[in-house]
Amino acid sequence: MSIEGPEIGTTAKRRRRVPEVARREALVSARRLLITSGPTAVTLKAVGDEIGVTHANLIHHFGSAAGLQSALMESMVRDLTDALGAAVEQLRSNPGAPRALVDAVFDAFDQGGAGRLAAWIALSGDLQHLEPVRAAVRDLVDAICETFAAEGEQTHHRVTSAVLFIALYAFGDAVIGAPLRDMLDREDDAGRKIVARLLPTFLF
Amino acid sequence: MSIEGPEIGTTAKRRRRVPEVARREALVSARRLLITSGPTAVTLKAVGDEIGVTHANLIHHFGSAAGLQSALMESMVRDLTDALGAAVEQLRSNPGAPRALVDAVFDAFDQGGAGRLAAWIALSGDLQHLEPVRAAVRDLVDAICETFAAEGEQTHHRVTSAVLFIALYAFGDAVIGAPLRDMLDREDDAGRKIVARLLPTFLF
DNA sequence: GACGATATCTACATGCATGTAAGTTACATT
DNA sequence: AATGTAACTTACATGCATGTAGATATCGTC
Repeated sequence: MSIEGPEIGTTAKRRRRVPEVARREALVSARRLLITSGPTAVTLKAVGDEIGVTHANLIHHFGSAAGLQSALMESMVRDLTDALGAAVEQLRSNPGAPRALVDAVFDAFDQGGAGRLAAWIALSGDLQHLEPVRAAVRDLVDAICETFAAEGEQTHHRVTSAVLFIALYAFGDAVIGAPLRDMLDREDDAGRKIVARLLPTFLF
Repeated sequence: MSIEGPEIGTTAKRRRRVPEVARREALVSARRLLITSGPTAVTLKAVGDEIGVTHANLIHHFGSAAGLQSALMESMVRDLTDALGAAVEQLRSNPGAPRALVDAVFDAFDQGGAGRLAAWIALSGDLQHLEPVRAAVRDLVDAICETFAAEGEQTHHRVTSAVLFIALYAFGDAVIGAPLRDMLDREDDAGRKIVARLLPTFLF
């Protein structure tokens, strides 16, 4: 079984994509590789093989291997900030549902791959790629502050504690949650339950 | 300024180490490289340069590059389990001091590099290296259960929740705590304070 | 249908991490 | 002091990831 084109030995017909499509396909593949096989698996050759282009073509589109990595980080960070924004909206429309907020953040870190991405960024030291997250985090803090507008100073402190709490926990759960829960014989959503139960202690 | 031997151009005198010393020096250097510069910085050449031997010599001692990595993981996992064991002892001798327990676990993940190590292991998929941690975690659970021996079934559930809570949080804090706290304008030990405050809600 | 822009490929070059083989030297033992 | 073990080095080989240059094919446009 061959993953190549229609025939082997004959010159397979080229598929010509507009640059945006080529970049998008490459980033989807790169993200899949990052999530399933780790950072070292995200090579020009591996990504190229997955989408049926050569590594030279990826350099043409992204400038360099580092360019592809940066684009991947940007793309995943954008998804994370979008997810946080959605969580904010969800909170505004339906406050007092901690589990929904928790699920939104946990899913972003877990399914979206943001957890593995953040770990990769932190380990490799490319912290500048996290900068766009700063604004998203501040928006999240502001939104929660508005929703639970009680006393001024104390509220901000409590809310930043809550955000720090849920973000760190969701990150940890996404990266090493599975093996840890296995060691403790705990169910898959044990972490989410704990966070959902404790979150109100920050906000009320 | 040269990091080489006494002179350049002349054959520097060789330093011959017993294998245990050579391995220990290499692992110390490898750990430093892992913590400061990330997993990709841990190469045979980089470690060799730091301790003044050739990369071939490291292969002689560890068998292969993968052997060095495994030994590094083993060494760091042992330190982590030791730290957890010490935390257990501390808890037995002085129960009711959550901040001390929290500090012990957080320091293990942060200063000891266990956080970055665990992230590396999780990202690269070498989960079998975490197996020795399983026993340490179970010991920790048992120790806490004995200390807070109330009703049977409920206690075990609460304690595993507490361990999951503190471990995931300490891990997250060690890996991405610094940039997150910076985004939120929070103090360095904000995470520890939060965990120390919430931990009693699991145990009492 | 011819043409131009460029997406894509082939072929080659380079650097690095790893691994191997064989020689060299330090140190303990005698 | 002679000797053997093995820690250590040098020299070479290999594979992979990245990068470059030039040729080729595809598609929109005229």
